[in-house]
Amino acid sequence: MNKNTSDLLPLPVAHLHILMALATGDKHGYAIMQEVEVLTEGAVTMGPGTLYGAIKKMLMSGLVEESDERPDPGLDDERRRYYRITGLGGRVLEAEISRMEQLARTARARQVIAMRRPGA
Amino acid sequence: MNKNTSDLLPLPVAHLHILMALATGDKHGYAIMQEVEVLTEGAVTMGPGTLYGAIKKMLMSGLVEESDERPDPGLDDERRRYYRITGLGGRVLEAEISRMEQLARTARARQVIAMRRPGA
DNA sequence: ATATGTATATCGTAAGACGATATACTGTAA
DNA sequence: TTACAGTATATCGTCTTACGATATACATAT
Repeated sequence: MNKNTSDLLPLPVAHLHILMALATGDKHGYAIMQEVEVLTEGAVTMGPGTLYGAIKKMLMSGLVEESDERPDPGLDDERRRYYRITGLGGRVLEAEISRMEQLARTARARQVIAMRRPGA
Repeated sequence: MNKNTSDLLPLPVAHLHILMALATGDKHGYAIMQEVEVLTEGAVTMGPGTLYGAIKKMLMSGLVEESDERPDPGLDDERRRYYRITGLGGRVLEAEISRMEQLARTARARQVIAMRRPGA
């Protein structure tokens, strides 16, 4: 009853952004929101409505799990809930990136042909 | 009141697939469905429910337009309705591809770092 | 004749996106 | 010390998107 990676593809954009934010290390919700803004260079601003709904589903589908470890116990906020990317999450992220790259390659090839179309 | 390209991003996957199918030339709905299956190598099967709903919205947002030209008047089916990618549609397609490529690059960089994480 | 394929279209449901809103703690500076 | 900005999690309602099911009807081949 192991989950199939391709069952979860294509990944909702919010899920992809969250997995990317967690790929460099465990983070709590608020930090994920900020990280998404940074890694999309301000193009995507993820609000709490999107984030916490997405996390709830990602916990259920096993893409992320809650972590008990507190990265820095000295300066910490007890309200924080930390999340970690799972093995499945990593494989799904990898598969989703591949899917996008493949799509981009195909689209690029078609764009070139379209540009050469007479009268366009 | 000209439409801004980035207003329509990120593009719904169905819209992207349709724009890609039309990039190589005008097509009618049924042909688009078949083309999507081909260009995703069978990974995506777009049913009529997805297609015609998407086309309706894409006509409204100006990504595609209906074409009166019948590519091959000899062997033709009168029921067919042909669609053509617009200038805006082309620019949005280009922008969406760039967005995916950028995202894939960022994600690849993060994946490498994640793989190097000790104990992972 | 009848079955398969072509072709367009709508309906209803489920899932996803997201702003608005709520609550409450932390840190800082007037 | 109080008031404000920032941090942090969470839910609600609504809109959009995704998509299977279903319907209709013409074309083609057996």
